[in-house]
Amino acid sequence: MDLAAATPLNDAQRAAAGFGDGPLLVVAGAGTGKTRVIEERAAHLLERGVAPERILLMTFTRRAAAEMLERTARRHPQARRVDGGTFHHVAYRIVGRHHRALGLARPPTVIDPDDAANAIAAVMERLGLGRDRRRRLPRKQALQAAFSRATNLRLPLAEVVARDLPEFAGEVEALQRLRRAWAGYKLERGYVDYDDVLVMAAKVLEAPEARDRIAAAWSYVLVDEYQDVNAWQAELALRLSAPHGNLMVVGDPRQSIYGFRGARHDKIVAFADEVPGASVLHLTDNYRSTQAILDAANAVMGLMEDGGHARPLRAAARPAGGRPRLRVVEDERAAADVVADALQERLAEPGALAGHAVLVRNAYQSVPLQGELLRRRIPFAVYGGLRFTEAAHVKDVLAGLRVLHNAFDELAWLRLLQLLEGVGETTAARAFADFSDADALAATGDADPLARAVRRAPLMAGRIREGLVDLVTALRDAAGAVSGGGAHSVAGAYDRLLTWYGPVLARRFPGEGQRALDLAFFRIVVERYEALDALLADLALDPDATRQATSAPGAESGEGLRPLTISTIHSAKGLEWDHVVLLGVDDRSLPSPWAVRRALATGDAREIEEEKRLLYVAITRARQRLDVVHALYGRQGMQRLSRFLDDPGVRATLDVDLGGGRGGPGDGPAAGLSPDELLDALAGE
DNA sequence: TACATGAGGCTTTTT
DNA sequence: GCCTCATGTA
Repeated sequence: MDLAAATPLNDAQRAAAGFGDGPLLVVAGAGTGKTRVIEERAAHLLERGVAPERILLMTFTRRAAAEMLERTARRHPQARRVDGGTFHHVAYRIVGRHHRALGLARPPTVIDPDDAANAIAAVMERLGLGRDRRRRLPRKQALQAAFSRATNLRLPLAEVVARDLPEFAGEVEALQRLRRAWAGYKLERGYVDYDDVLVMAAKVLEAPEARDRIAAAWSYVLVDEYQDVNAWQAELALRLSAPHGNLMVVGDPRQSIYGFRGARHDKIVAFADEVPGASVLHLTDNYRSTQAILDAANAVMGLMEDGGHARPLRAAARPAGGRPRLRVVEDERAAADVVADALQERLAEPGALAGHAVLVRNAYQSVPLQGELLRRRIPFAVYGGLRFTEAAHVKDVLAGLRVLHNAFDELAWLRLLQLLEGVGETTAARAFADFSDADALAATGDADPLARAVRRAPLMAGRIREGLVDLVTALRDAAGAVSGGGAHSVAGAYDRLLTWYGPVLARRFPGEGQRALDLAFFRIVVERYEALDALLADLALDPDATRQATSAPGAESGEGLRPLTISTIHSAKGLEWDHVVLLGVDDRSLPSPWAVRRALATGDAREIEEEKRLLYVAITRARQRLDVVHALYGRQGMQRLSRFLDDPGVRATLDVDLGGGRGGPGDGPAAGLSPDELLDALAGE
């Protein structure tokens, strides 16, 4: 970012930023400053006197939107008031505000895929689909994923099942029934999952009059990362800009890496055809990386099916630089050591650590490195993979907060009740049915299920009474703290819930101290909120606000060092570092076995293409230096280097180091392997 | 009947 | 780590 800010705009960028009104597509390769073009465009509009609230900026992560606005605000303080956020946030705002048009009594509660899967399991049970031994249905997450895919791709469920769950093709009818019942379950209880948010927003915007009324709030719509929109998101952007046509979308089809969740990278290709009067601009000058890094990226681009037509990236600002280095080491431990050694050497330089990122295909591939960094007290922050708020213990406490927010939140209640000793699914369901029984509530005048639970708990059958009383007492106290209002009310409620949860935690996860520390850490997040609904909405729609930050900054070698970044390649999209290390680029990870299997089985190589793009994204994150560290042995034995890196054209852009240096401290069976053997391994024998 | 517990299987990527 | 399934227990 620093560099981009220092470089004057080139002609193409200036043309894009200052482009007149009307639909505009900017096709911008990696590192060509496309984000900067959007910032510039926003600044331009503000200079023309457009009110900031009338500009709508949509991206995929809130962090990206916030950073863009923050940088723009340095030139134009008003930029902070530009409206924007993720597609899901914008969609949820529309749904929340217009819930009555959808026949909903109140703004819905957002549930995450994990809750959605649990709800599906509950509905399955209710339909009697779970009990039948003869008919086996997919597991709940697989069901949730299939339903979600069908929605995002706008495909009939049968097609998704045929493709993703072929062994259940005979059960399509039951699955359709289940999907319908599940939709009913959500509507009844006022839940929406991530997909529903987009679908409902589209529904609200369907009628032209309503659409124009809602869209009138903005005069300009700016969209980043357009290559990753799915059909619903593209529609959202188009509908919100329909009245004025001032829609600017920016993206790079070669960085489309979210096909698995319905991204349609053909949408960006088709934009000019689908949107009447759209102009198209191309950016190819790269301001981020050295030419040596771009050579590798271009070589990977050459592997793509349409690679021949692509314009190669040119370094417009950096010197040639050194070639990316491919380093082969014995195993994952050795890889972790090599990376940690290199980082340790730079600890003394202020800020150097934060200029590094380690990128992986799968979140678990960074685990050995995390262990080594912890041991050496090198601070790091992890992005991607299991998010903090998805950990079981965090969800437990959050369930408590959710009940305070909405005492009718069945999923939250069930989760809490099942934490009690002697309470399983059945008892929990019965208890909630009792607490939330509408007739009983009306008869006794209890305001909500919590009030009724407080009265009922002491009367329950012996075995679970004690635990139940503890729980509802804690909830009641916490509810009292919240209703008291004030700066610390949410944190106060959280503390009360933690007091209750402590013993539960000890019983549920014996001997795991980290989880208690997590919850203490999480309080820092909670403290920032004065209102419970804001906290819960943020957590539901934007879990990355609380991504796990590990390796306590208090570690004494740390001294407030800004941490190294460890990230999945997906989560690294749009970001850049001086020095990037790619870990785990073996042929069983990139391309992923799923993509390979599908290509072999059906001849459909689209997912393989996406894996190439993923590697392209990873390489182009680096400004000055790129290292690839390949371990010869992984958890599944010997592993070849990724076929993409092994391609002669790509290999030629790399410096190959077969582990002549350190292989890892002391434990060097690497020394037992001859260079020839290593070569054979590299070439896949 | 409902819950607890342990073995075994599987695990991509994310809003 | 997480889910499912089978088996033992109140």
